[in-house]
Amino acid sequence: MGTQSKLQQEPSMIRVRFAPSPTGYLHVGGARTALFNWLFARHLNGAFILRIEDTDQERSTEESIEQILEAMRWLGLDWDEYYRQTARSNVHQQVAQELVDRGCAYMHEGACWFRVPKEGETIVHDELLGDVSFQNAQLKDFVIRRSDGSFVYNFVVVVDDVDMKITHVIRGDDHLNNTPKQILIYEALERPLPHFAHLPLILGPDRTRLSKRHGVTSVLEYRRRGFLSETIVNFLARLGWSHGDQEFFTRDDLIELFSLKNVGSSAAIFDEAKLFWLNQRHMKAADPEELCELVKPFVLEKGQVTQAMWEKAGRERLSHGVTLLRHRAKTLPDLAEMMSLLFPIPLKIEESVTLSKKQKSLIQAVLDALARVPEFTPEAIEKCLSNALSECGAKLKEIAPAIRMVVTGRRVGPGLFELLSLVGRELTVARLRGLLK
RNA sequence: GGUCCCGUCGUCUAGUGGCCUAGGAUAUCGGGCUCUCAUCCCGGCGACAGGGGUUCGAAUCCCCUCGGGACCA
Repeated sequence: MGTQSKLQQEPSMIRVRFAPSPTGYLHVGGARTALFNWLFARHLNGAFILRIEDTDQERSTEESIEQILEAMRWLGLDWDEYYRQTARSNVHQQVAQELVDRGCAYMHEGACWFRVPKEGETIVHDELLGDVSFQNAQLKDFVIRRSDGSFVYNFVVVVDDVDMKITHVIRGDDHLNNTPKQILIYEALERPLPHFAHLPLILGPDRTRLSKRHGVTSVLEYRRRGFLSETIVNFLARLGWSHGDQEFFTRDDLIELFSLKNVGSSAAIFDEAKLFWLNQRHMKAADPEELCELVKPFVLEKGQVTQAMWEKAGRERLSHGVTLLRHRAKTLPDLAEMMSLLFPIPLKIEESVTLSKKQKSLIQAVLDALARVPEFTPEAIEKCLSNALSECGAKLKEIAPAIRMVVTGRRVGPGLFELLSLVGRELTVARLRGLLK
């Protein structure tokens, strides 16, 4: 990943690129473009190239570059080659000069202009949209290098794509109108055209282009909020792409199944409701030990549970915990919150418990019974508790909510017996005793 | 304003002329299960933007209108 090496390519090899400008964080729209390129390359055993388009020195920052790379890594979108556009300005200069020398471009008031034919039409053969034609007369000559020496996007993108032997240009359809200009440059350079595929945009809930106005759209922000990276990948893939009725995909599923043929042509709105559901699906599908690792920082972040407590809890108990609790969590912070019941810390009690006289005696009976349970398993606890309660002539529902509240701090949760088993004898007893004081 | 793209339930989508009185998912509502909530299972609500064609037959093809978006000015 990230090497500058330029391997000799077989002519037939697929080469695609993702070319973000580092003027801000990677948002979900850009991430989806990156994802589709990556899936296309991986599906066909091609090369995925990351090219940072940092020619706009004013607005580009190193911090943005690092954030973009971090987001890509988190999503698992590994790249085969890495370039920075600013490192290539001598190439741009050379090609611009070549165009002037050959009469395809000319100088005017210090700027370099590209000559557009006055007649005819330029057709974009788009893999998704079909043929889209533009009248050349409409296009008019355009600047490729400004008088201050900086180059224009439509020019450098072609020079770079040619140079990097890009075979398929897959990008947002906000670039569709630029494409005929770019095609004219390819033709002036006498280079073969790549295939083009323009993806429909992702829109915000107000149906306009995704931007900072729409609040949180940064990929890393979804990480911070406790979504799994597989969830984001799955969700972004399903925005515009489909495979029959299937909703759940792993990365490997997507690599295997992805095809441009199944990409739609209408814009999608980014709506989070389904994202929560999907995240739970992925948490439920995750390996428990891996899920523990993912939830750990969110647990420790709260400050009450220490690294030492976490380690002392033990791998098995933690895995058991996430397995039991993930049915009630949509995100990692949700899960982290519930996991706190496993640790010897004061619980945040959702609503205070007041016991009647009878309930107090029931708690005492329960305590006595729990002390006698041979193995602290759900089955044994259930048996023992029902015996104890029936001796007192009481029903489980008379006391269960109080026990649940004091042992876990919450009104709701997993089955009581599994819960007590998970919390363990020591903590359960200690917390119940607190109720009798 | 010019050019271009798009238009199926609120949202994501299946659908490529007959299998569509339009399927799935999510959201929402109701029921079941349970000590509770969730998961899970069952069920309800809910869409082919509108109008003209073409065709024996159109969500699917063509035209117009409307709506949305993008790019360039």
